[in-house]
Amino acid sequence: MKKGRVTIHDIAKHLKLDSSTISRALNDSPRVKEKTKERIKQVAKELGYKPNVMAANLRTQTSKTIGVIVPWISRYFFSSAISGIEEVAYSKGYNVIICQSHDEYDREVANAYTLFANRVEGILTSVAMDTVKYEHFEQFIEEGIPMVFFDRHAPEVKACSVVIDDFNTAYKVTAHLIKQGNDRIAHFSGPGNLNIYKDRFNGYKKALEDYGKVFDPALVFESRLLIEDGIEGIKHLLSLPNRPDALFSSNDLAAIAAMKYISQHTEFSVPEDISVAGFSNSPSASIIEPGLTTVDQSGEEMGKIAAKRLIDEIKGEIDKCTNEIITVNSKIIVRESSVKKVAKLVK
Amino acid sequence: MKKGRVTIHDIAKHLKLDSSTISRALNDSPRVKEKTKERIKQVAKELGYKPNVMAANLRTQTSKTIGVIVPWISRYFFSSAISGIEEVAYSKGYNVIICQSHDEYDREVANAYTLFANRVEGILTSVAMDTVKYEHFEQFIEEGIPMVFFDRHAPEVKACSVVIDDFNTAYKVTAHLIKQGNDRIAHFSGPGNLNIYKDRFNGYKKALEDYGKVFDPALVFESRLLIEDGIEGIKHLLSLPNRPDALFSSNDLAAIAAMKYISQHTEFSVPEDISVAGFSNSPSASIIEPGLTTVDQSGEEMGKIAAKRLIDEIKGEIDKCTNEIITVNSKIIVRESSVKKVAKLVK
DNA sequence: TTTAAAAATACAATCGATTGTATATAAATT
DNA sequence: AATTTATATACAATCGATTGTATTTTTAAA
Repeated sequence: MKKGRVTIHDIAKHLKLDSSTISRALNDSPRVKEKTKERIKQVAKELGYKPNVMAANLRTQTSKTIGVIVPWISRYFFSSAISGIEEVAYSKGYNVIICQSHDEYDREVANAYTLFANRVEGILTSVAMDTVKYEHFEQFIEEGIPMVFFDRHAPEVKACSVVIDDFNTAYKVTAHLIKQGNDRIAHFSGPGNLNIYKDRFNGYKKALEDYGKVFDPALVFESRLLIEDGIEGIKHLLSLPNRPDALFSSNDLAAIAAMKYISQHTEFSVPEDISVAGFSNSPSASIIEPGLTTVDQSGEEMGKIAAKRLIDEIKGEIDKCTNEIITVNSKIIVRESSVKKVAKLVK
Repeated sequence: MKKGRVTIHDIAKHLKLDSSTISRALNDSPRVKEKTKERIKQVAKELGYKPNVMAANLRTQTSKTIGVIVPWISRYFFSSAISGIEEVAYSKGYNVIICQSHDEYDREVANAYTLFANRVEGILTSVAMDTVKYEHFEQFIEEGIPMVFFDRHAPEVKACSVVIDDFNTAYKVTAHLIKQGNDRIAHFSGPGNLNIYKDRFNGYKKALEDYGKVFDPALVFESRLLIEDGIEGIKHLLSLPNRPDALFSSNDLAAIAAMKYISQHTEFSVPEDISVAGFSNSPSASIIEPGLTTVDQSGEEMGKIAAKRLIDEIKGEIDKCTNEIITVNSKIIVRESSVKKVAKLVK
């Protein structure tokens, strides 16, 4: 920072007033005469005064900053969530500090430390795939700093979560695949320590049971759901003696990777030989041919809701919640990747 | 912020030492005995001391924070640039505050104000489409706060820019389209106040001239390059009495929208009837069928380079540059959307 | 005009660290 | 033991704002 930046003291000296009066004037306190206020604001403008929020924050014991930790900023779901968060935060006068964990536990811990040192007033997080311990989050709870999880939540931590109904949504997607006449539905699952993947898996399994299909563990492929995982997963599944006729992937990335692999390296076609459904409605889902059936999970909306909730908690307008789960609507978007020819439909 | 948070004074009281000693011990100053340091660090840990960087920053007149303003966080190019920025910044101990301008001038001004008030030590920006005045940036330059533009730069401002060679890259893309046998190449251009679009347009025009093709202004469609612009643009171009046989779009978004429109609402096919090329290599470019020929412009790399540069300027290791332009390599990625059947190729 | 009440402004402490200077303690030198 | 020198720690100001209390000025009431 450059020295010589103008402060309220400079304005005070200039007008032979006290800095406290300047401060009050600039904050429109009724304790300063209207006329004086005008003079002060005038001089402030002339001198090019810009408030130093750090100083104010130190004094008022606030930071007007919320911290966000996401696995990857450049994943569409997260960047749109951040967009929503930023939107709400700025409209309420909060800054946003963003960190990415790269889905690694160690980085998440370091991020949490940084945010704490910066005295963020609240934290929004979608936890890393690697995370199985949660002490780095506990410190916020202990200090009374509100936390809100979104999407990937950690029920062990006493904070509320904004999620979609993963279980039921997965159930519906699976049911849809079954209704299209599929019998052997495979599933790409994510790391089991993350609830959303567990829930999606359970919804998938329940649907199979309810519709009288056999659940075959061999058809479940667990991975980190990256592109290479999608490729490896579909390769594996297609090499099975009794290959699946449908695939429900826990994210779009892996689903699309699988579809690309199928069309480029096999003779099968989607959806005729293998129906595919993903999760998240990433932009690519509508671009790939055939269009990918998926679940619309608005990152922007979830981000907004989570940020609103967090700020309410910060302001004390809502009690800090303990394990409450806020469910955001999600809906299945059916595209061509899962719609078999009418003839094959189950009546 | 909660009261009762432990400070160096609490540690001092606890050990009957002065807070200055605590401060020095925690910063590993040689002025404190090794043994005392150990005791202090021990007690700090026991009491759960966490430094308050705001207080430290106020005293040291730094903020260890850099500000970023991008049009849209959720655009892949920008989110990956942010990812690169964040990467470099954190490794050098800087926090990143992110704002989005939504491509609106007013928001960009408000963002700049916020960042200034937060005493960021430097600014990274890709300017909004609407921006034609630059005073809100000048304030940083005047105060000696380094700025670095990336991608969308403002040459009027005395700061350096990290860009790709838009002119030459556009030239090469156009040349590629010409070599594929196209005669009438249309162009989707962005707002003329943004240099990158001007440069791309000029590169396109120059290539036409060099290869002896007529430049027809009717084939240039200027817009904000959103999805709806892509649709409107291609509709317009195809309705022309003498329709184009190729399209070079200044971004992928509009190019893909056009391709989708062509395949869904016309009888033309890409690339046979109309070759298409985009710009930026967004993830969707590799997913759409046929694959979109485009320019790989690594957001992550540009972000990293810009952040590195900015931090060097902050540290005074490099002079604040005035209008220097750092060109990052970019390369054309040729996919099927621009490759006509061999028979049509120009020899 | 005097006095009480209200309004406007000044004083001074504070937030939590950092840092130059001063002092106390320990070690080294004669 | 006395004195110098080095080491360790304490004191106090500071960063730029905010805010409770005190004081001054103005206005209204008696």
